Amino acid sequence: MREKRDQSSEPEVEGNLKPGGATLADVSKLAGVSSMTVSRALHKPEVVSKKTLEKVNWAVEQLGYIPNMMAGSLMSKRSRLVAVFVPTVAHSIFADMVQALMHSLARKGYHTIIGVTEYSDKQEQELVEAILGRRPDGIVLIGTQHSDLTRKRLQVSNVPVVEAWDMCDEPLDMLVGFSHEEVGRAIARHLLSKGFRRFAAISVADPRGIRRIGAMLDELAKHEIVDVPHLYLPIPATLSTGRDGLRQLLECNGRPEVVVCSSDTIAQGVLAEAASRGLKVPNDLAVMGFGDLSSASQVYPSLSSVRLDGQLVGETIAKVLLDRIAQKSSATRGLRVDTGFNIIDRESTRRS
Amino acid sequence: MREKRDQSSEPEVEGNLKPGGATLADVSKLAGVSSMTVSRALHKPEVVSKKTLEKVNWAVEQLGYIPNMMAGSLMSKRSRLVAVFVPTVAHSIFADMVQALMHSLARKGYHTIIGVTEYSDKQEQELVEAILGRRPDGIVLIGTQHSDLTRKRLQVSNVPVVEAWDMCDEPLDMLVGFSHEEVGRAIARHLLSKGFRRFAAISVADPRGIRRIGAMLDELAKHEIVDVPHLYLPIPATLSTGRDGLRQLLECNGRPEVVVCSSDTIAQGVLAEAASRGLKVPNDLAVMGFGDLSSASQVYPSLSSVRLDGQLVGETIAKVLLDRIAQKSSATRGLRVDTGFNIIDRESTRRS
DNA sequence: AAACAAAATGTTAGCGCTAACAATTTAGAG
DNA sequence: CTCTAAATTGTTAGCGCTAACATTTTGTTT
Repeated sequence: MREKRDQSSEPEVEGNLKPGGATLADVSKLAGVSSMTVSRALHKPEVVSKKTLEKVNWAVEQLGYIPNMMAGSLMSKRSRLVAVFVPTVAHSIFADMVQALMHSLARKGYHTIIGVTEYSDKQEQELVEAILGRRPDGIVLIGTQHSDLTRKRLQVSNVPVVEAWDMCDEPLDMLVGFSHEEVGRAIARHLLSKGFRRFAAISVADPRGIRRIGAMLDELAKHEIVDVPHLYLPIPATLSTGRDGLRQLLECNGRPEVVVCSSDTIAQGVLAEAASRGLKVPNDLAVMGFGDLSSASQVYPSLSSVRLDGQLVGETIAKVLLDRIAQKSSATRGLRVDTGFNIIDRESTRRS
Repeated sequence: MREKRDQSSEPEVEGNLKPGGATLADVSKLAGVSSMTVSRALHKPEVVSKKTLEKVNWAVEQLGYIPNMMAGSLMSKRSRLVAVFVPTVAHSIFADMVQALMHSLARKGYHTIIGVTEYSDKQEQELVEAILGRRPDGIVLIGTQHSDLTRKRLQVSNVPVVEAWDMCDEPLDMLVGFSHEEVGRAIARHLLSKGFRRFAAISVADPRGIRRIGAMLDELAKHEIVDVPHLYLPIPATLSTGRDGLRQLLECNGRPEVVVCSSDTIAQGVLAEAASRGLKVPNDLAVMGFGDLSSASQVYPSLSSVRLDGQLVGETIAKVLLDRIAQKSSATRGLRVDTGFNIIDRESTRRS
C-alpha cells in the first residue's frame, strides 16, 4: 500500500484537501492501482477482484472521494439527469406525481431537475432550451401542447420525452396520462344518472380544465341540456376562485342543482361559500370536484371528485423513461399509457 | 462565410446532425473563427466585435447549437446547479418557498435539483452524498438537524450551504428562517391575551412542530396553565390528522376552549370534524393553525393562523446563495436572516 | 509443464469546453 | 505615418473521467 509521490499536488490524507476534492487519480495512487481500475471498482465492482476492491474502497474512504459526475457524464454521454416541467408545484395536483416520479428515479440513481412553466408555452420553451444544455437523459412535460420550437428542439435533440397528464393520438414520443374529454363526459353521464338536470360549471382558464368542461357541456347537450352557465376564471385555482365563482353564478344565473368544478380546490371554495350563505350541500346545492386531493374525503360534507392516481402516473413515467434509456432503441416511440380515472361519489352529490 | 471541410465528420447544415448535437468546434468552423471566440461570443458578447458576433450567431442558428454545460462546468468549476432538500413537496408548506427559490435561481441561469428527504436524516445524508457528485454551486437544507456525516461532507466539500425554515445560534454556514420557539411562545401569549384558558394541541411528529408546541406549553406553564392535553400524530399531516386528533381529544380530555394545531391542514381537519359534530367554531371550540395557507382565509369559518412568507424565504435563500457565489469569499459564513412571522387572527379564534 | 481461455488490470485517447496566456489587429496620439 | 495602448482573436493545455483496446495475471485442461 505504498503511496507514490510525484509531481502533482497530492492531497494529504489527514490534512487539507485540494480544492474540488480528491480525484480518481488521487485514489488510484493511494490504492496503488490504475485510475481505470478505480473507475471500475466504483461502477462495475463485479469485474474487479476482491482484494483490489478492498484497497480501492479503503482509499476512497481515506480521501472522502466523491466522483465528479460531470466528468463521467461527459465521456459516457449519460447525465443521469431527468428534467421535469410542470405548470406549478405549489399546492398542486401535480405534486404527488412529481414526488413519485422523483422517488422512482432517485432509486435508480437519477436526479431530477424541476422547471415551473406557469402554464406558459413560451416559458416552457425557454426552460427546455436551457435544460438541453445539460444533456438530460429524459424530459417530462405536462400536457401535449407545446410551441413549435419546443417540438423541434426536442425532436432534434433525440432525448426521450414523456408527455404526461393528458392523452392524444400523436404524442411527441411517449405519453402517460388520461383523457380529459373522457373525464368531462363521464362526469356528465354520472350526474345525469343521479337525476341532476340544472348544471353549472366553474373552471380556471387552464387548457385541460377547459377541455374537461367543454366535453361535459357537449355530452349534456346530447341529452338536451343546453345553456349551462359556466365560468372560466383566472389561474391559479384557489379557494377564492370557488367562492367568487359561486357568488357570480348565484347572482347571474340563479341556483343550479349541481356545480361542477375543474379542481377540488375550487370545489372546496364553493363549499365554503355555500356554508357561509347557509346553503346546505348537497340538498340546496351539489358540488363535484376534480383531482381527489387527500382532503376531498375529509372535508365536511365530503366532496365527490374524480380520482387520478398521481403516484401511478409518476411511477409509470419513470418506468417508461428508464426502459427506453436501458434498451437504447426507440422501439417505444409512440407508446401511450392510459392511467385512467375514477369518479368518486361522496356526500356532496348525494341526493336525498 | 466559407465552410472549411476537413477530416472530422461535419454536421450537414440541413441534413443529419451528429449524435449529441453540434459542438463548439462545429460552430467555429462554420463561422470561420476559433472555438474560443465562439465561447466568448456566447458568454461574454461584450468583448467580441459586432461583426464576429453576427457570424457566430448565424452559425449557432444554422446548427441549432446548444452548449454542453457539462463540459463547460468541468473546466470552469461552476455547475450552475443548486440542490434543495425538503422533507416533502406534496401539498406542503414548503412548496411556496421552493417555487420562489427555483424562480429566483432560474432568472440567474441556475437550475435546481430537488431531493425529498421524507423527514429522515439518513435519507438526507444519502441525497447529499449523491448530489455532491454533481458539484453543485449551492445546497439548501430544511432545518438545522443533520447527521454528523452530512455535516462533515458539507464542511469538507466547501459548497455554500443554506439552512432554511429554522433559526439557531450556530448554523452550518448560512441560515434563513424563523424561530419555532418564538412562534410557540407568541401563539401562547396571543391566545392568553384573548382570554383563552383551556388549551389543547395537535401536532404531527415533525421536529419543528414538536418544538413549537413545546415552547407554547412552556409559555403557558409560566402562566400557571399546566397539564395541557397535546397529541403528536404520525407524519404526514393531512385533514384526517386533524379529524382523528380532535376526536381523540374530545374522548379523552373533554372539550378545550381552543385547539392549537401544528399546521393549517390539521386545523382544517379539526374544523371539518367540529362541523360534522355540530360544534360551532369559535364559540364551542376555537382553532388555531400554522402556515397560513392560501386556503386559511377562505375556509368557513376563516382560520386563524401564523403567516410565514414562504416566497420571501425562497427569495432570500436565492439572494444569499448567489451573493456568496458571486463574491467567492466566504465572508457571509455565519449569516443569519430572520424572516419572521405574523399571527393572523380570524374568525376561528374570535371570542363572542 | 505447456497451452490456452478467462479474468483482471493497464494504456491510450479524447469527451466539449474554458483558463491563461500569446499573438494579432485596430484605434488613438504624437 | 510611426508608435503605443487597447481591443480583439488565437493557441495551448487540461478539467476528471470512461470507451476501447492492449496487456498481464490467473486458473484450467491435457
